[in-house]
Amino acid sequence: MTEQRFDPSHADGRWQRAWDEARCFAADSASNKPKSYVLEMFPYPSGRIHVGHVRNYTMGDVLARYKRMTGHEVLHPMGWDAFGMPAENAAMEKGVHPAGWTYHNIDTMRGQLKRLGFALDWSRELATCDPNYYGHEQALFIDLYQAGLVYRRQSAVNWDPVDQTVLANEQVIDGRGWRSGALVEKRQLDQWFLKITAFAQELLDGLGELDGWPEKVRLMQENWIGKSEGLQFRFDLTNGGSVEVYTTRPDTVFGASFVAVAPDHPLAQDVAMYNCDAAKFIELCKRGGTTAAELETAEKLGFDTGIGAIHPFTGARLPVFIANFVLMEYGTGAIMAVPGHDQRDFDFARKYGLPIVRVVAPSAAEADAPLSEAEPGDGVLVNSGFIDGMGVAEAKRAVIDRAQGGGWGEGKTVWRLRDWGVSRQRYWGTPIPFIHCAACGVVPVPKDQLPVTLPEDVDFTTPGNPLVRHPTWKHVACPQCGAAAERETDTLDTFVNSSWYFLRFASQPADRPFDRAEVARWLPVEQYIGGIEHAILHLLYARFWTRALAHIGQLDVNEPFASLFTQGMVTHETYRAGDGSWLSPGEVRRDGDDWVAIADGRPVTVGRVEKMSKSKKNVVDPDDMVDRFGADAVRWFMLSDSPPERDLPWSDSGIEGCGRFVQRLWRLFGQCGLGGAGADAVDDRALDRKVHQTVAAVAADIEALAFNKAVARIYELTAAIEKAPPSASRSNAISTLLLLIAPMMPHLAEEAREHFNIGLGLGLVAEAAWPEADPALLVDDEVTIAVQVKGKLRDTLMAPRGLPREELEALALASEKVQRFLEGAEVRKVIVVPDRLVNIVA
RNA sequence: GCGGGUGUGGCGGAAUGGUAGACGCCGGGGACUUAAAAUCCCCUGGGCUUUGCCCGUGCCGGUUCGAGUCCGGCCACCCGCACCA
Repeated sequence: MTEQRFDPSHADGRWQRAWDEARCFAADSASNKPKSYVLEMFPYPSGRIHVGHVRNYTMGDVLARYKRMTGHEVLHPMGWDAFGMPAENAAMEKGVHPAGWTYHNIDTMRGQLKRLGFALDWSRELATCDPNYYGHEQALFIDLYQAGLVYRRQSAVNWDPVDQTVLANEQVIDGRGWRSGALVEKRQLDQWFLKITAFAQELLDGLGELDGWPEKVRLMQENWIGKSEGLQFRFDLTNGGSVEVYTTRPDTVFGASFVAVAPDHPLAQDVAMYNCDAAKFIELCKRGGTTAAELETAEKLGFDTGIGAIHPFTGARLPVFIANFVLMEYGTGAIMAVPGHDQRDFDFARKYGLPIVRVVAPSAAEADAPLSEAEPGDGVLVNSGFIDGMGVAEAKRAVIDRAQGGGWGEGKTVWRLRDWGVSRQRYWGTPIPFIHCAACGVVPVPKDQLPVTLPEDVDFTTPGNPLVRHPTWKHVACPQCGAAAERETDTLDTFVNSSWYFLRFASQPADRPFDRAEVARWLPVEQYIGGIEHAILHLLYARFWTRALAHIGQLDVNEPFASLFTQGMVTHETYRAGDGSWLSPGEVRRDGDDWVAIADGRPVTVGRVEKMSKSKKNVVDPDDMVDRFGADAVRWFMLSDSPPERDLPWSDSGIEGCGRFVQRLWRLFGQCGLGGAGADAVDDRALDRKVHQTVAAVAADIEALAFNKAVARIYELTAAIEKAPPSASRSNAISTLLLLIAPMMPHLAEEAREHFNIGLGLGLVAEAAWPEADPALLVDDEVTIAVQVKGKLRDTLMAPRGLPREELEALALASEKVQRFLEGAEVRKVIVVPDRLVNIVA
């Protein structure tokens, strides 16, 4: 007897096991089918899966399953970005080992993902904290070192003197360590760097070919790389020295009215040696805040050094200032200031009474038009000697040519992008595979001695890097001379781990990081899906590693991700009790129009819909939702309503509606056999059309990742089938519908196929093909024509498709409503859009 | 400040320059039931003098037979970068 309800608690696990046993989702690199690599950003194993993960992986899963149904060999893997600070924090706070904590979390989260029925190739699962992964990473790091793309130099770091550790910029809050609260010091340490700047131009150019990436992300990366072209040149100084400045506007050189150097510029430091007012000013600059708000309101401040700089063309003596708005980190740390055409210079000149000269004007006739603010735009050069009358671009070239000819300057490209510092003074990361020998210097660990594994017996009870104070780990013999030497105790930035994991997913030989030919069969990733928060760092680093590995001959692709999709967040209402404390969705209930706390019945304030966060307690646990509604309802909710790039507000009523729809489909699938034979077995052409139109539209929507639209079309088709009388067409429609929902609600599809014996062949729905849409059925015989009078809709009428213009016009003019609105006026013009609309202009 | 994005019912949102509000949620009414749940049916942008008409896609203007959509100018909110010479 037929059950009335679909029972996910029974069905979900059954089908997940069936897919496992059939090895449905194992990717075959040797397959002749067209390949499709669908990848979602792998999670950090923080403890439990978040609803945001579920949304991300559901989108990828629908695409992966759809690709399989359309005849592709699909690689859809999953792994763990498993190194990082939270594991060490847990070790310090709870006394657990980072490895134990991490692997426990991985077990939990893997279980959660499996409950959602994702079509993942678990045979390729990897964790970056596994020596089988990071050992290969060490090999790649050594390869890059030998290619000259890795180097060491001294660099300033944020040092927390209490925790005895280096902090990332994000971990310094108001100058204090985020954990210890201690004042952070700047320390110079020997650090490892990857030479990403060597690829700056390539990484910039490559963006132009990434049509599958959001424009927003490409722009963010472009700005991050920050290319600017200009002139670096030398001012001779009245004290006998000189100062190098950099400008992107060499055309405005005749408008320079002063020179400014950064407070930490050597020239400023020199002046401070003998001038204590200068020293005081430099101190003042250092004290300035660095927050966004402070910078925005910060006043331009300067200190006149009394030194003069000689203008290279006019010979004029320009004052040299120390200025708080000049940065040592960019260009040469010194500028020529042109107040007429740079707003900062303008503000500064106003304050200190310096000349403001116009050297670019809309036309030569406006050479002396007054300036009320800096004019950074294009125009024609004026008041500028030999470049008068030139355009900006032409003048730039002319000035650079003169400077180079005179030997006092050269055209130069400056980048905002810096080399990537990858040293971390921490335990839970990839050990940097180098040995420091007093005699031989820095020596790479021989590859046959890889992996350099982390010691397991480590102590987190005292601050600092446990690798440094481990009794034996760092003591080794030098691979070159055999003398006593020490291992490098820094580990690699975790972004290195995620810079090549997509290669290891594609190919996993035991003896090397990946097989070049096998990787070539899968890459680039056809569709990469993840959060916008990785728009710059992760995605730029992964692009860099790919190019670097291609550069040293290990790879055949330059860009790892052909298409990128950044999905929105999952949000939820927030709830606050009267005392201001946050309440979780499970702690409140609706009481009429109000909300009250379940515990004590007191009123609750409903706050904004915000990103789910533990601190505001507006989180829902995916496991609870799977328990209550089953995996398919949760998956369906993740795809419904909001466009995938926008935020998705989680709501109880929303997920309940999805649960209802699952049951509604179940009941409909139960009707598949009705009317399939006998007297009722007639065709229903209208329904056939609806089915084929939906097949084509849903396919297009999935390929465009417009899941919300695909969902809406499936609702429409469901309603149309429900309303249709029994017929062979209706039974076919139901079995087609089962295939359409299969990528989204795979458990329901399998269970219904088996339970109601819906004829799709004998195999699993997971192995079924996507239905074909018959082009002949994609258009209707009869169309609705909108009839407008002077652009306003007055009537609609049905007409056969393809009716000639004249006939449509006649039909429209015959309409009683049209005649009423024309009120006998003369028809001046009739616009006919065949099969759509007639507009009568009177 | 610079760059980018978004503004459509009570809510999430649909709509190749051609019937604005598909589809879902909420809400209302009804059927079934002893009752409830479940399910099914109907209504659901605003207004009016309600056989029907008028207004309506952030605001102002423009192009067009026709504008949510294109153009110009504003406003609001969101995101990114930020004294980058």
